[in-house]
Amino acid sequence: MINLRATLECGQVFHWRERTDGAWEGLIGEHRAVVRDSDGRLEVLDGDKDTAAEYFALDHDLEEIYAGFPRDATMLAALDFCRGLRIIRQPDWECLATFITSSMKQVTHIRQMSQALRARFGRAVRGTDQRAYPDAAALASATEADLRACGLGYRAKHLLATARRVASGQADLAGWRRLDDEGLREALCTLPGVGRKVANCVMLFGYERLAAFPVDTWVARIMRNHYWRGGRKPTPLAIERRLAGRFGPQAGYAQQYLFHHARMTKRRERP
DNA sequence: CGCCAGGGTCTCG
DNA sequence: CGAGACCATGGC
Repeated sequence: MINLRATLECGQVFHWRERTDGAWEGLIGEHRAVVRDSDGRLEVLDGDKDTAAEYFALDHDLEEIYAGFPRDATMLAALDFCRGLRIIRQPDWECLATFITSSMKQVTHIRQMSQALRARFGRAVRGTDQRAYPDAAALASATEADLRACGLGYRAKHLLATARRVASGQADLAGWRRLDDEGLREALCTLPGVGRKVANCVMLFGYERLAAFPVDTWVARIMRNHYWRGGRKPTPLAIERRLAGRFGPQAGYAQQYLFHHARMTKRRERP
């Protein structure tokens, strides 16, 4: 089972587009893919089926994951809204670079910056006008002005510095897969432009660390409105520890459902 | 026009 | 450790 729209529009990935016939066209790494949601089944219209099944994490047992969710009203409403949303397996560098550019940006802006970087620095892919996300070497050889021209603003410096570390091998993203969650977070946080929130996003979306719990402004608001009794406004770290502890080993899934539901139903409730 | 957006970094108590 | 200033950009 999969809810393809929710999966592709929930703010974990930014380069898929819906065609007029309802299918979704995008790239998995450097490979073109066209997929469709036919009654909750993933239908692969173009591209390798196994690659798509891996990317969309069809092996995640959603019912087991849902069974681990707390059964409060907020979580149940999010589950009802997002059922079938899957945390996908993104290429690590693509995920890291994208979320370095995400700070203080809306989802639509992240999509714009990502598209600009692909158009300017990405490799062409056969059979589509979409371009692959530029690898670390391609961005490492750019100038800060080049990146600013893609709308990155002050994030250009961070992305450039991190691209150089990855391209030089000083940061070994593939090797870091052997680290445990704490070690991986610590390693990611050594990179320019990566703090705890971005690190958690990269862990969740790029390293399949389903316990990672990113706390952004939306999640903080949900926390204040629904999960925090008394006291003063908690720090992001306090929120993460409280909710990640409550939601258990697959807290990242719960977080993404809460995030997407809140964002899609905004303006109904505010502090 | 003012506010806010999937924040990070640096400085100062 | 915790709070505040600063950083760019675009949509509403």
